[in-house]
Amino acid sequence: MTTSTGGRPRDAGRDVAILEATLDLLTEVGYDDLTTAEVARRAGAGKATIYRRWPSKAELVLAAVGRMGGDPPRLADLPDTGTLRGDLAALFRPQTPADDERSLGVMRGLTSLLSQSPELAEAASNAMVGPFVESQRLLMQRAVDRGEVPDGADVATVARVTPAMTAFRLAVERRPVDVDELMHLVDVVVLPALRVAPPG
Amino acid sequence: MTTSTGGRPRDAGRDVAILEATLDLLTEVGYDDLTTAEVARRAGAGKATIYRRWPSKAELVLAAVGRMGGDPPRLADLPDTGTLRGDLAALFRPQTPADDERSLGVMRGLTSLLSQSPELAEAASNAMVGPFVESQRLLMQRAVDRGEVPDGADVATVARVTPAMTAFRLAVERRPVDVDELMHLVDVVVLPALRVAPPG
DNA sequence: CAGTTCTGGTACTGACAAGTACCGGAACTG
DNA sequence: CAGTTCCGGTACTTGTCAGTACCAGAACTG
Repeated sequence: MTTSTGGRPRDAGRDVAILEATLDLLTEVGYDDLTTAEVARRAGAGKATIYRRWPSKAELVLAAVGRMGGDPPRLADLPDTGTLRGDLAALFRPQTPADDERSLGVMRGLTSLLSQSPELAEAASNAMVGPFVESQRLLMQRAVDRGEVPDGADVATVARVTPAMTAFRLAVERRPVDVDELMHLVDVVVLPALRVAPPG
Repeated sequence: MTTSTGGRPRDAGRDVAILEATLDLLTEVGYDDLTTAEVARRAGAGKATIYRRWPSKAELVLAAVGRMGGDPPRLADLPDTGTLRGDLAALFRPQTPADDERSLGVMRGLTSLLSQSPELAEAASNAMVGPFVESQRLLMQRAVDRGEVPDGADVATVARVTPAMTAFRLAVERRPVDVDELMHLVDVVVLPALRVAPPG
């Protein structure tokens, strides 16, 4: 329990560089082909520096993925266009192309990670899909509160539809998903399920 | 082009034994941890016998998975209860527990296969998810034809919802899916999307 | 019979990568 | 100063496993 006192202090900045390099590499080659040697090279670090912080490759990737999720979404930060359809359209529009590219690549890379253990799969799923579901849940609940969506709608279930189908597309079929397809899904499945009149 | 004539003929029965063993092992340990040595041991075969038929582990697993799909579903073979909801309920009820266990296990095992190449991913997806989607599409189209579902419904899109969410649950979240949950999804999402009045 | 290709089984090669062990040097404590 | 723990970098150990090479025997052709 005695935190050793002497010696050179650990540079927290190296953690960031290593995790960033891990995430980049994960998007490019996937978990299986990610090597700690390459992570070290890109981070400008030694392998010892990595293994001093994380006991295994799995823990390293887990930490890197965990960083992605960030804070849970808050309603105040979400789009507010006046209609649920508009809110969802705004939600699907990627903030920056880089963000979009990264989450797509990470999802692809995670496919191989999923096979390692349920524990890793859960963490990955939570980090990637969880915030997306929660954002939709908040938007839908607000639509219920303002009367756009009839009360009693099963928001929790419907909020899972597009994230699940997106994850399926990326992880299983391995095809990209574009915003038009997502909006088609919203018009054909999500809004009818919530008993919202279709547009046009 | 000259098919050599002499020599001991190849025993087609070994193909079956090897592919069965491959499928079994795939459900148990997944693609990454599947070794050709263990496949050979379970099939009571030599590794040479495997590699004489399939040039690589990937091709072997691909052949094993391809066997699963079988013939495309035909409307005459699908349940016909009089209502779309009843048909879907009958579709979800597994024919035999063994079938159910196997497809669940294979989906789990395939998670790691998906990361290998888009080609393998596509084959796996087609074999596993394709028939499920097609069955639902046929049932929904029949419901349209008999007037239970309004014309103009986007059957092709809605038919993908539960297969995608099932695959997502199995492959990404790695949790089992039970029939009650699927029927809840039918009542809350699928039927409303098709403009069918909810039961009760 | 001889010649060929199959069979299960074992042993081997070759490549790859996780994790460990050091190195010389840097940054801290006391 | 001495002592400790960090740093990047390199070399090494260790284990795994796909794929190959053989073997001795079996099943065929002619």
